[in-house]
Amino acid sequence: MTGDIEITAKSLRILSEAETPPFPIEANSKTKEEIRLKHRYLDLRRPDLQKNIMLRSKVTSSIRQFLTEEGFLEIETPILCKSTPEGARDYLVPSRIHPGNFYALPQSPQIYKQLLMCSGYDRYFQIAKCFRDEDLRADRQPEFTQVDMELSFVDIDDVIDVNERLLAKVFREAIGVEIPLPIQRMTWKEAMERFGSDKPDLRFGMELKEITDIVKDSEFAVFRNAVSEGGSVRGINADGMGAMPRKKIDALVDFVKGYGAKGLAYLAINEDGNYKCSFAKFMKPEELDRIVERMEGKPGDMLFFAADSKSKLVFDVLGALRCHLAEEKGILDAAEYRFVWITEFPLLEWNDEENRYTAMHHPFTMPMEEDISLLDTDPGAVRAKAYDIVLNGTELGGGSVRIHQNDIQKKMFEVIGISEEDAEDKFGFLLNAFKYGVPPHAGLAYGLDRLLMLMCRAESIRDVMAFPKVKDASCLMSEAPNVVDKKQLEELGIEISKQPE
RNA sequence: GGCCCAGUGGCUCAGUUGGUUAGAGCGCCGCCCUGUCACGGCGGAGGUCACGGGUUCGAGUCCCGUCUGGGUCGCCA
Repeated sequence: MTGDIEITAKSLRILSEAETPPFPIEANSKTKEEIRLKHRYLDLRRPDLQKNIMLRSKVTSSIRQFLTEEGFLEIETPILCKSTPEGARDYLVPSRIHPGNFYALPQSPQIYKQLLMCSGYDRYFQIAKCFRDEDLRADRQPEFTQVDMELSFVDIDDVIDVNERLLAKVFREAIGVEIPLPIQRMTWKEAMERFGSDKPDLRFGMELKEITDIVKDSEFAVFRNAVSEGGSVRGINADGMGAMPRKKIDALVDFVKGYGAKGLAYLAINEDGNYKCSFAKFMKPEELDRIVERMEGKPGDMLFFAADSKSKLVFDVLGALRCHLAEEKGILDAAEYRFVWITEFPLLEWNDEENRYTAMHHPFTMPMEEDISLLDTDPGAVRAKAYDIVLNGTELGGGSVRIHQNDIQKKMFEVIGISEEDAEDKFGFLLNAFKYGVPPHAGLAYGLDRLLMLMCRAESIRDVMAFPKVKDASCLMSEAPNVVDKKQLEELGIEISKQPE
């Protein structure tokens, strides 16, 4: 209500004349985002964006306060860095003084913070701008902010402890949400097998169940072959969705095909207990009964199954389907905050394209002690001292204990096919630093923007940043990137072969 | 790079099976009212229907291409 205070003006002075804005400045705007982004300075006047931007400031000051009190030093690291491949595509900056040479903008301050550990700053943090030249998403921008930290003389539990207290403080102070501590932990293996994802949303069930053993000898070639080729067959129970119309099922088949599935088998349990099943004619009745029993199916339920020679694909498909169905059912409560630590990630993953193992996290991640011997015999089975903090199906942050022993680091490079020469060329300054003594260290980095998305219940990362970019990584307001003067290019010794329109 | 959705006055939308001069609400401009506060009354301006082709006697509506914005798969150590 307005009019609480009435003012009798003696004089009126206009400080700045204003034109009528091109769209209404109000909460819950219905104006197209394209127009709002073109006039972002006006969009930022809207109450909902102001609330988000203010919360962002509150969160960062709360983080700064906590970490400072815990003895962390805030230290800035360079924006003009050396390009180190292995990872996302770099944004490059040409050097004027060294024609033909380039700086890279940091994808993260990873190497610098490890160097700081070598230098004895045993607790570091930074609210760091990071850059990755990859395609955008609703939760991905080419430049984004990490809350980055690193600690010396610690192991996994120490990192988790300080971060749980940090999260609890930030959520309490910023949005009044109490996080019960300690936060649940789950191994990567368990997360994949139960939820088909390394960032499981624990706000609902619909867990994956394996039926490989039941169907491995069945007449249904799709299932049988997937198993014989080393894969698996798994399913989820979309409880209460047994009456789903054919059209809807077809839409789900299209959905899973987007994740590389060749198809989606289903078994609906009618209210009378009979089955309506896409693969019934290939199965013995008792096999179907066993499947339904394994899936804990009851009348009115709908069971979906995915099979593939690669279990990874089965997990991806069902993990995505599970979240998709939960969204359609409308059972997700944005006001519920379910945290979980995912631990014991695989150290390596096989890269088909490059025909070699690559580091799942980064090449400085410490293997678990009991798995180190497997590096020679079964590298894919080695677990890492890596951990992610996951909230409602979103990866908020991740980190690891780093390798600080020369022999293990050497072995790591060897396994991922980086020669001693390559390692020296790419990471020489880090390896050299380690020669002069390096404490055991570990760290973690949050995606601040994603954290804020969840706290603000925003659907897009653009809603928690002041000046975001659009899908093709351009800025509708400033029109960056743009063509530069010929003179600027000449100074850099750069010739453009592809002329813009 | 692939797939999906959208594009009609400043903003949000409607526009029937293709059929006269493309409508509404809000906003804007002018006049009136002046204890109003989502004010009210009267009048008015404002649209190459994103762009380019095609089909047709006739296209906002159907087809093809392009552009723009969004979502997503690939990609994101």
